[in-house]
Amino acid sequence: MCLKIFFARIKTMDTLVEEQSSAGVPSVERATASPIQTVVSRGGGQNGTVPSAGIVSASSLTPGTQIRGNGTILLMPRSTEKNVTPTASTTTQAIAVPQPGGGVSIVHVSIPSGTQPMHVQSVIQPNQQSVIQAPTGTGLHSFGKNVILVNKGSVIHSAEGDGGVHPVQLITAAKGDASDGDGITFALGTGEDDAKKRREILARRPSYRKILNELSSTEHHGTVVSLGGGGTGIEVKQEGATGGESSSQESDNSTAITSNTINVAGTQYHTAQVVPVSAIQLATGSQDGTLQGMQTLTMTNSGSAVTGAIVQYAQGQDGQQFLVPVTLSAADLQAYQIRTAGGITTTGLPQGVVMTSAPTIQNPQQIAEETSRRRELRLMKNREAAKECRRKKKEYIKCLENRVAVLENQNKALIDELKSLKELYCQKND
DNA sequence: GTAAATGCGCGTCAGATAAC
DNA sequence: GTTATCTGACGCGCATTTAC
Repeated sequence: MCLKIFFARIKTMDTLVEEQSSAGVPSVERATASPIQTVVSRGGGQNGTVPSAGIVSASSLTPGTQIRGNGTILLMPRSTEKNVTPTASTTTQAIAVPQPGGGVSIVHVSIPSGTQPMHVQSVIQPNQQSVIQAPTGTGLHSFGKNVILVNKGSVIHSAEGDGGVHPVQLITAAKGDASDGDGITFALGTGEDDAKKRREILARRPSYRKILNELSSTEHHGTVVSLGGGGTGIEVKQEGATGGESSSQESDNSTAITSNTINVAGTQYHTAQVVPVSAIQLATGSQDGTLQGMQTLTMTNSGSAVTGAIVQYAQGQDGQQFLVPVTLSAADLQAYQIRTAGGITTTGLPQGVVMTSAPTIQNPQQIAEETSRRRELRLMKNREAAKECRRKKKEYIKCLENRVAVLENQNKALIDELKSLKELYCQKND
C-alpha cells in the first residue's frame, strides 16, 4: 500500500520530468540519474523567452562579466577575470529553459565539486523574489565564497538539519575570492548545441548501474553528501583502510581495502572494495544465519595450494555486506576453474581471471554434460545478476524516496517563504 | 479457522545494453 | 560483430493480512 502511494508519487514526478523534457529541459535525473538533486528557484523569464540580462541582477555582475550575444553570461571573479577562462571543471554552469506558457523558467545549475559536479535545479518566476535552496552539504560552497545568484532579491537558502530554512551567503561576485577561481556561466540560450546536448541526455536510458556508479564515484572522492534534514538525508562517506581488519594477516602494502559507507535515510550501506592482491584471506567473523543475497566475486589466490578461490559477497539483513569464503566441491571447481590470465607471482598483482572450459569433450554424453554445465553456469550468473539488480533497484527506490522527501520539504519551505513575503508586501503597502 | 488478497523475494527467460 | 551483463516481465512459493 505504502509502496503504491510511493510509486504514484514517483509517477507524478516522472510526469513532471516528462513535461520538462517535452519543453526541452534537460532532465537532470535522466542525465545523471543522481538521486542527489536540489530544486532552487529564481526569478526571470517571460513568455517563453529568457531575458539574459534579467536573470542575474546588475548588482551581481562583476566588471569581468560578459553578456554574450547568444544569451550566455559569464561571471568572473575579479582576480581571474583577465587571465582565466573558466573551464568545465572550474565553472558553475546554469542552463535556463523557458517553460511553455511563459512566466516560469527552469534553471539547471551544474556546480563543480571535485571531479564530480553536482546539479541543482531551479524554477524562475518573473518579477518575483525567488528562493534558492540547497540541502546541507551538497556543495553550495562550491559556488565560491563570494559568488552570488541573485535576481531581484533572490535569496540563497540552506536547509539545515532541523528542516528549517536559513539564509546563507549572500555576497556579490564583486567581492570575488581569488582563491576560489570559480566563475559562473549562465548559458541562457536555447541554441543548437544545447538542444543537441539535451537530446543526447534524454536518449539515455536510466540505468541503476550508472546511478550506483555515480554514487560510488562520489564515495571515492571522500565527499560527504547530505540531503535534507531531519532523518531524510543521504550521506555518503568514505573510509580508507590498508590491510584493515577485514583483510587478513597479509597486511602489507599489497592489500588495500577501501570501505565505503552510504547512509540512506538512516540505513547504512557498507561496501568494500578489495584491491587485487597476491593472496587474500577473508574474514569469517561476520557470518551468521542472516546472510542473504549471496553474490560471487572472483578472486585469485596465487599463494595457496588451490588454483582459484571463490568468495561470496553477502549482504546481511541490515544491509551490511560481508565477504564469505565458499567451499567448493570438486564438480564446482571443475565448473569454475579459475586461472590467472596475465600470470601472477607471489609478489605481483593478478592481471585478471578467466573462466576456463573443461578439457576437450569428445563423447556425446560429455558434450551434453558440458552443455548442461554451461547452462547451469549461465543460470547461476544470471541468478546473481538478478539479485544484484534487485538490490540496486531497491537502493534506487530509497534514493527516490529521499528525494521526494527533500522536494516536499523544499516545497513546504517555498510555500512558507511565499507566505512571509506576501505578508511583508502587505505590510509595506499598508 | 479458512480462503482470498496482498506483499515480497526468488529463479528464469528474453531483449536491451555495455564491453571488448 | 560477438560476448557478457543488466533489467523488465513472468510465474512460483511463502508469509502476512483481511474478510467471512
